[in-house]
Amino acid sequence: MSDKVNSDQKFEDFSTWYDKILLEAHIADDRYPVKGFTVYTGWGYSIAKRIYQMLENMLEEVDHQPMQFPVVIPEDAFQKEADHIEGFSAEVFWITHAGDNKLERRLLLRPTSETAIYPMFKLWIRSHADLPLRMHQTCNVYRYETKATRPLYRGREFLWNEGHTAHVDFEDAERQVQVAVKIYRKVYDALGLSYILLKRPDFDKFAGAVYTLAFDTWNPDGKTSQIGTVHNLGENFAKAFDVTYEDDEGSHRYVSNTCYGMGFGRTLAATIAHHGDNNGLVLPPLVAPKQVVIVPILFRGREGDVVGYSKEIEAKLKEAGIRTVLDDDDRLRPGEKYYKWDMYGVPLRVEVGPREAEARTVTLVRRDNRAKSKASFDELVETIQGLFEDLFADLKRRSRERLESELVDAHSLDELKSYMEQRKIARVNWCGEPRCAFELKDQVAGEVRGTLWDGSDEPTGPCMVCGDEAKYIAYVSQTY
RNA sequence: GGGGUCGUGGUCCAGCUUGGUCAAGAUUCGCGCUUGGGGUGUGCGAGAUCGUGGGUUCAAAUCCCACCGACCCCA
Repeated sequence: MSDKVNSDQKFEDFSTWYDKILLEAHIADDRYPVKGFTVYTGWGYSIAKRIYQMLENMLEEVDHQPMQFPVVIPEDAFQKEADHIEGFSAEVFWITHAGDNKLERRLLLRPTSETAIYPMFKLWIRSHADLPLRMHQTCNVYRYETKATRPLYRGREFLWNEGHTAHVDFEDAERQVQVAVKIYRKVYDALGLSYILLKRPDFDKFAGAVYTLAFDTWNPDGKTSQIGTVHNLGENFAKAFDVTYEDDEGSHRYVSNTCYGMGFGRTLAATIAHHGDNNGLVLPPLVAPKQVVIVPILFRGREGDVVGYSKEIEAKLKEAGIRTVLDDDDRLRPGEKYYKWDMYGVPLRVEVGPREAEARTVTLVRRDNRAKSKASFDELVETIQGLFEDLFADLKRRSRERLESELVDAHSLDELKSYMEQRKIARVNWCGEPRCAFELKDQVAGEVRGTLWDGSDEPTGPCMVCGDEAKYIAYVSQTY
């Protein structure tokens, strides 16, 4: 079976390709008249919704309560944790007026919800029996980005899910970090997305965290994109918000917190960017709003047979729980429908013409490589499910191969500079000192994104910048 | 943060240098006929005060300024 996937346009001119897909596949419309604010349109939001529902279900399976916190945070709550203020204050949207009146207490639109949530955690948590406390919410957050905004990649409003937990001690919070990482992996894996899981350098961690883990993924234009983060906050916020509990010996202790966020815009963008090709989207069956499109091939005089048989197929597939659309619009020719549903990324096409109607078979065409096969009516469901699996495995494999081809080892600053110009993701020996990371950023068009979280990397020489002993392999790339 | 390119029907785009029936074409949309296994052909019709606001001029899509927005490169 051919593995020819025609996706050169996406690699040669990503911007043009991407803008076109967003509009034509009804993913998002960026023409909303405020910079950095994007409308999710029908097909795109349907996909995003499937992604966040998958995450929500997984979180709730491991005892996260769904909640919805208010979008506004009072200034005094926001200002309790010093590092947090420093990290976010430059990009906060303020509400200063209501009607004609100036507010005595300014409110801000959440850039993230820690400072909205902890005052409530303080009320809810009394004893160790109240712990661990785990909640999550899917919501929009607001950050006045100063860098160039880009639909789904960087908006001033963006849709995400954030999880927040409180624990009796740091060790229990550590266990929660593991749980969160595992769930996030499951979501990205289910989308066929390859990624690297990095521990961010201290200078780039979440404002107020003890440490930050980040899922970075590749993009056709060579920039890496952060699609999710997991933070261990230790007692930093508990101290700032005075969130304490009484332990089983009667003494009062601070809780330890974790939080994690997955941006759905970027996750959707990665799904589009990893799998899409010159004809449009290619969706993993799991999140495709429609998994199969049936295209009847109508010839004058034979419509009856073909339409009737198509409806039988539609009923059978729907019965089997396969999301199916029968495109029996007689104003469009089959070829036009192929292009249309290709753009939408529907994983499988079922072609039904007079030949198939007569023989009670179908012709199946995979979206990703256009491979054709036949199946009889009776074995239809099993065949389709098998093709879903094959297609998904191939999407996943191609995404991984691309990531691997992006990864290179750089042994000198000159070599690194050259790799950054080629938009690669480079591994370099690093002593761990921030000043070397900053120096590196000054020298080349890329920055240190972190070190592999699972610690499987071993330095292979001295620090690329200062020449001292290296403690880590750092990953360096251009970023979104 | 610095530099650059750009903004014309829903979409893509010509026109701008050399202001003056030029708002052209394609696509899309509506109606009809035709066609029908990868964008069929055709007829008629619809759709743009040329991003917004000022300025120059007898006259501005075209020249000038500001703002809004998009994209690219660099830090």
